[in-house]
Amino acid sequence: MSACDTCVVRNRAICSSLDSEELKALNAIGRRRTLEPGESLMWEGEDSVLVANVIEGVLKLSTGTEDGREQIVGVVYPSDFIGRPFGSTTGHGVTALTEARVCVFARKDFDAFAREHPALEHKLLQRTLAELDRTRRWMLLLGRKSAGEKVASFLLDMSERLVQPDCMGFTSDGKLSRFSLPFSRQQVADVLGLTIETVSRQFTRLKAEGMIDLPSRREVVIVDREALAAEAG
Amino acid sequence: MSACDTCVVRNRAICSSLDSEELKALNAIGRRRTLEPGESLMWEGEDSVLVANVIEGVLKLSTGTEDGREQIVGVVYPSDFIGRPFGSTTGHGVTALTEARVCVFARKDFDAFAREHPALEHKLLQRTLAELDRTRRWMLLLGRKSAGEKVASFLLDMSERLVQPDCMGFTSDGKLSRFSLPFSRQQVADVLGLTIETVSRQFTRLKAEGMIDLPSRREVVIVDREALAAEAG
DNA sequence: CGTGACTTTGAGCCATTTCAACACGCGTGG
DNA sequence: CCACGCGTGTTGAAATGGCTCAAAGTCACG
Repeated sequence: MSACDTCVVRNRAICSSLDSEELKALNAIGRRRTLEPGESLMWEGEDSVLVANVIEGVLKLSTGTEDGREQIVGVVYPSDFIGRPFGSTTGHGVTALTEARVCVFARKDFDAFAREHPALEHKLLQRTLAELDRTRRWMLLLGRKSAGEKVASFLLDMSERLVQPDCMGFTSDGKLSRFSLPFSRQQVADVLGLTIETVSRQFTRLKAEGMIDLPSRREVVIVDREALAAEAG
Repeated sequence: MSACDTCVVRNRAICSSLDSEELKALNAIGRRRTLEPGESLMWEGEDSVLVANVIEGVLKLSTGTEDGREQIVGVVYPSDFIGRPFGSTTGHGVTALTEARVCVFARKDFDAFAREHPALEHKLLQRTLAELDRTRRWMLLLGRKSAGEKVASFLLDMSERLVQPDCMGFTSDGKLSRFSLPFSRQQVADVLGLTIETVSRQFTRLKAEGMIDLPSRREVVIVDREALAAEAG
């Protein structure tokens, strides 16, 4: 019995395209790994040596300028795929935000396996297309939205993406009304292209205006989703 | 003899994965179309009914907010692929910036054809991964760069991407030192997340500082590439 | 409890936007 | 052939949103 058989993301990750025989072969070239919060799996500009599936946890994808400014260019959740198959270099760093478990493959092994399994490549293509759509939508936020709109949009996005497949406490349409942010204020700023101070001020303003509540530093309660959506522009 | 046999992007577009028999089949489900500058091929939010290959010309991909702010989320050139295969809706509008020729397919037909031709899907995956990398790099610009850095980065990007496979007048490393922008000032602003006035001021500043020259509204000459690269941050 | 990292709050400043006027180029028609 | 008008781009002055710098507050952890 391979590790895949008990994998919690087995039916959602790209692996779901494989039958048990193929899964066994994939399992043979991969290995599990856990990451502590803040630990990186790959670095920007590095040779693309690894790819992986996220089993558990939240990770950020980030790039930066030489003088230290950082931009988070993506956030990945369980069942998401990370790394750059069929390419020579990694365009962004990958760092765990929470404790995380991933299923890692040497890129070369994965590439070879994928080329022999069109159904796997098809899943990967679907995922990549969806991620590209999502990324492009985020560009509208970065380029054209005000700080208030950015923060409101961010909170709504989080309330949709932090839903665990098996978790309680979300509204009928699958959106959380209360959640714990996997980001520090600085990281929120790095997602939104703002400074930490501006993010903090917007949080307190949204709270003061009754749209959200902030029981603790990382906890967020969406009190008035409609108003927050209006604020998001 | 099918239209594909004389296609100028035949060897660079995703079609290059097909043999002549397959190409004939693909040709049977596609048709050519020309677009005037400003003409749209698809609209944001619309059902995904078409996909296409760009044969000639430059097109923009753009999204906007309800209140009319616009963000250009991508620019496509000859041999690039457009549209959203395997998905129900189009996330962004596609509009010709120059006169353009495209090779259009009904999405359903294309999807079916692609699923039967793994080599084609593989090419599409490679392209999509590369586009995602590029898009993520652009997020750093949108989120973290100043107006001066944005404009300088933009000009350098243009000097690399406007190179025609068969054109003269580029430096040894395949970068143009003189080119004609396919964008109006407003469109440059929409790519960079700035206002038209800020773009104009940065253009004149870069010219005043001797990094570029502007022989006419659309023409750009890169005089000091090194200084421009430093300016790009 | 004390220490250090993270967050909030405040005050002033500056880059970019906003609003407004003007310039340029180009096609049209008198 | 020139005057006119219109779309596009430039320039200026003022307003402002978000940033910078600085200080105080909060929380987790020893």
